[in-house]
Amino acid sequence: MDADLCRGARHSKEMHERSIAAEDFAAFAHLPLFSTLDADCLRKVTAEGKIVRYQRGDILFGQGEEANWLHILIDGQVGLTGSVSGSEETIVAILKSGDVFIAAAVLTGKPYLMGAKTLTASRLLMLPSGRLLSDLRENPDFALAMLTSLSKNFRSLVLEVKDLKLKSASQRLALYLMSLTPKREGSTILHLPHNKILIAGRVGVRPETLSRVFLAIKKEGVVSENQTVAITDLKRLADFCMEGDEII
Amino acid sequence: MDADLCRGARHSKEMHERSIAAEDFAAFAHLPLFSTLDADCLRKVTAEGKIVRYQRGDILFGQGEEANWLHILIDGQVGLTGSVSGSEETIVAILKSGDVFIAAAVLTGKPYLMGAKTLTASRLLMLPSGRLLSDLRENPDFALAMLTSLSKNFRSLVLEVKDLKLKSASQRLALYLMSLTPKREGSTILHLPHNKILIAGRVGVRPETLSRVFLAIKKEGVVSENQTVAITDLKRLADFCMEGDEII
DNA sequence: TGACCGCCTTGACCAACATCAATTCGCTGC
DNA sequence: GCAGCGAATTGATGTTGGTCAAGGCGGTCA
Repeated sequence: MDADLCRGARHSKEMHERSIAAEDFAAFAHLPLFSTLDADCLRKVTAEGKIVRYQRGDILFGQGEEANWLHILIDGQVGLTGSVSGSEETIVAILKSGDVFIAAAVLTGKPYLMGAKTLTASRLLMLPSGRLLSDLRENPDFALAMLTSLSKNFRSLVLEVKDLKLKSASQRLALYLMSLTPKREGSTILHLPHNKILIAGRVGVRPETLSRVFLAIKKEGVVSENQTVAITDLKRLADFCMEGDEII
Repeated sequence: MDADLCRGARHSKEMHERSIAAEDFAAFAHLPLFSTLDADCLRKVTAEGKIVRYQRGDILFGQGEEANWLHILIDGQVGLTGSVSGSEETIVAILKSGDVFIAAAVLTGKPYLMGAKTLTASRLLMLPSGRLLSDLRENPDFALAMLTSLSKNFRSLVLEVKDLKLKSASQRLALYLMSLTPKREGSTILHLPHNKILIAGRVGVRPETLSRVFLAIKKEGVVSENQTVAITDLKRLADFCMEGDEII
């Protein structure tokens, strides 16, 4: 389905990993998972963590592998992919700075249900699963932050299930485009952050269908050219994909 | 989509709610969420909870309402439904004894993304959201149990997203049937726990399509008559719906 | 007993999206 | 400049599952 996600060099030469230095804290202390923790707690929780840099296209881990590290994306973009029969692959989520991922696998001690690959050069903080449970037990604030993070991810996934079951491809594309801008009325011009093969995976259609869907939503005021998309009336587009009574 | 889930008497006369008595603890102390807690911790955490009994078909809450109570299903069955345009409705999950639900809404303080309705007479333990955060902070074991519970639910949802995107209706029905039995080889006879309208919603198809899909998977060794289904070769059915390399 | 009702099935048809194939465009390396 | 490659589009066609309509079947209730 997605050639770009199927390839990717494992352990590329440029991958760079090291333990945490004092100046690193500034890079992640403000992330949602850590912003409620005091400095002492933060230091304890990340004591055995490491900072890893990846190049674009590197594979972080594959579906089915053992979950040994909790991943926190500091900067860059990471795609989570699920597959069922080896070749068939789909994009479950595209992550952005601050996102925590595969917490569920680490906490349940089960293998990853998804694989992960960088979409751009990325920097990650990784915490070893071995001491995560005891850290959570000893730092209630950390446990609460994890619960909050997991809850938010859970709700995103619920929305995705509902959209997949109840919405058309055009509506899902419109939702995706709306997710790229905070604006909810007026017009806007935005730049697609990924290539269209990737976006097709995210929206849940084939690339060919995405092309046609981009044509179809012209009549909803969406003009696209290459990587640039102009939306003439955000409110109208919201009506089109939310159909009235949405809860975000 | 599902007449049975759209109706339902709110606050039926038979609904019965009361605070927790000593003899109640036996009913829920062994549930996964509580089994790791000591008696003292369990008493504190459930101090302001209540036990509620519902009849079949009662609506527990509607999508979009404020999340004031964490729900734990002690016995019975509850269906979670999502809707996007008022009429269109889909079943996101069917819950069983011991399941915790809408934890994510309670923890993030946001409105429910799904509605809930009993499928059979049910008994629930409900904990007020007001003191949940402080209870979690003061009882690390409880916080960990919540994290575990939420993680398991999260992983089920990931599987559902993957199945919806990558599998056919027949494969999803086969997966659903396999979820009704712990056996993984040989043959078995099982009794459908819900009516077919509900199962159709769960599988993600219309009732008419479910009928046809039941016909279609006869060639995979699934013979159905009314509420009874015979599977002649579970391994073969597993091959059919997993296509090789599944991770459960 | 018969009317009614909800569940379930079946048939005919239709819409949405996938698939297969061909072509264009822009980029990269030689 | 041009060969080669992948991204993106477009057309023709196929498949899946939804929609609409009709009818059977098994309950319940008067």
